[in-house]
Amino acid sequence: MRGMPDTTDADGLTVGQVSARLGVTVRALHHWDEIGLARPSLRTAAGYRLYTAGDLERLHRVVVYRELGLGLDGIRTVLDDTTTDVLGALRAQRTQVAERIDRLQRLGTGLDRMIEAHEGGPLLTDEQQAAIFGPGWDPDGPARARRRYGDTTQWRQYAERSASRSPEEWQAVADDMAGLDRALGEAMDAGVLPGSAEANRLVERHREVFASYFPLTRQMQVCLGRMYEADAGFAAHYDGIRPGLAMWFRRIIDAGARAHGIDPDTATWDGGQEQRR
Amino acid sequence: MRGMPDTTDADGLTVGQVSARLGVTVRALHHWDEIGLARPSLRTAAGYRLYTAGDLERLHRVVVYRELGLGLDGIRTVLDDTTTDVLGALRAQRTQVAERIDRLQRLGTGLDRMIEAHEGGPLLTDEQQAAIFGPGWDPDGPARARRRYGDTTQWRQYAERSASRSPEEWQAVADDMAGLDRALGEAMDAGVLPGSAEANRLVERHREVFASYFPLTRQMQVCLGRMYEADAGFAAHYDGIRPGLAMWFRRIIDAGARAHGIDPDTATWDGGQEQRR
DNA sequence: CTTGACCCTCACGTTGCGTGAGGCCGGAGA
DNA sequence: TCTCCGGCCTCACGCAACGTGAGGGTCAAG
Repeated sequence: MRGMPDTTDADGLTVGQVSARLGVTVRALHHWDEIGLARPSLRTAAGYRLYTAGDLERLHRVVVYRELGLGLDGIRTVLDDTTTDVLGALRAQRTQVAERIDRLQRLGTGLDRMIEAHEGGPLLTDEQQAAIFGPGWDPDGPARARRRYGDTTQWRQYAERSASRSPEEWQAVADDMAGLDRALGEAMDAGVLPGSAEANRLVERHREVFASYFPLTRQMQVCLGRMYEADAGFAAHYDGIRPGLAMWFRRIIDAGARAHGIDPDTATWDGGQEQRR
Repeated sequence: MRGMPDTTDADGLTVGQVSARLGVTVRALHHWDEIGLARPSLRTAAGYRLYTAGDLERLHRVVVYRELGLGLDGIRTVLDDTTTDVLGALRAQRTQVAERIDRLQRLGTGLDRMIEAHEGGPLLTDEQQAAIFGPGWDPDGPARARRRYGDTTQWRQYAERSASRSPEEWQAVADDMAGLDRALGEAMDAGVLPGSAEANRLVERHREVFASYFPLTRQMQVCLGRMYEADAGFAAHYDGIRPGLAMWFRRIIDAGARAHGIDPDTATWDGGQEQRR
């Protein structure tokens, strides 16, 4: 044991040995040396860094504080400046860590909501989905929604908005949608005619409510109107409010579009969109 | 309302206006333009950037994904590459976030432990402290410890080690300390003499156990031995194990130091330490 | 003497902008 | 008309903590 060639009793360890012992990279040791945070007190004739036991102690302390997330400058003051309030620095770091955890957790729920929305998950209850996209929803609904709307930009935008909207806020949107349905029924009762100011107001209101899901151009709205009339599920929903409402709704949408210089007969879902090169 | 000079209907917003609307800095907009992530589709004759409604949509999407913590490269692929698996990217990001939260939480408990140690908090129970530093501990103990050891490097090192040691591990150390006490008593019973191999082994054992708290040089150990004999509290503790053990312990420490070429009569707490410039 | 594992010193790359420096543009007041 | 002020432009460096070669000595072993 005495004569064994053991490195533990050498008067210095090289970077590689220190690296292995402390679990830090050689480059980090170089870096800490460069910036004067922890330099070896010895060098061989060839210029090799040699870390003494004292150097190792300091390095160890650096590692500890680094694992606690302190910046190298902070570590330097904690180690060198004996007048520093270590406790204060630690507490400051602690609150910072708590804040970062908070931020990350909010970020996580945002991600969760967005993932759920992409999956067509429970963000929208069946009733909510029915209120928005029509009533043709079975338990298989989300999958149908994806089949209907596919992997379109609009579906993505809907999902993206989920990230920052809580279920309650989505409920509010659904309520708005229900309120619009009621208003449509009442307007039809009152004999509101396509193209009238009242009808156009309702069309704009529909566009605005829908904009909570994704930006809806007037051209897109025209296409939606068509679908409300043509699709059995949607037609059933609107005609369930008032018989004939689906057709009437399509007509006031068309008239509204015309009032904005759009020919509803040539309108397409992607019409008038800029290209992205 | 028609003739009002309103910017909302302009065919483009300048960087400042976009910045105000989206809550991002002008520099960020410049940056995203530079790297081609989100560039304005228009420029004025003077070279001012003008962001159209379509540009704003894209910018908004960028902001959303950025808030979710995606890198700009990731955002670019999500926005541009329609074949990208957005869900996959989101889920990957989610697990990453979860991991980061984990890391931060471990880091937080490390900080907590270290802060508690600095405060002399409940890391060590009164019994544990007594076992280590001697029995002179009242409820006021921690404060006394700080008065005794002050704001020394050693106390800091003890605190630093707390960061990575759980209470259970500290208990193990305390157990080792208690075991050492027993061994000392038995050795004294057996008539072990200072300077004997058995005595030196015990001295080394004491140094190693103590090294769990902070690095203990042999010189420091000599000083500790003195204190064990001189301090009423410590003396009472060791003499409580066996009458005369405090003095005997001091003697075997001195002899052990001498065996390593140290003169116990001239040993100081800071002796033989390298200087930090 | 050569080999292969280490070591050295530059020196640029990374991420997402912050922060000036130096200068042009555009609307309002003297 | 001149001037002023706020906003816009383009460089271009800085940052935090190293990662990652490039190009070249050193050291113990075969």
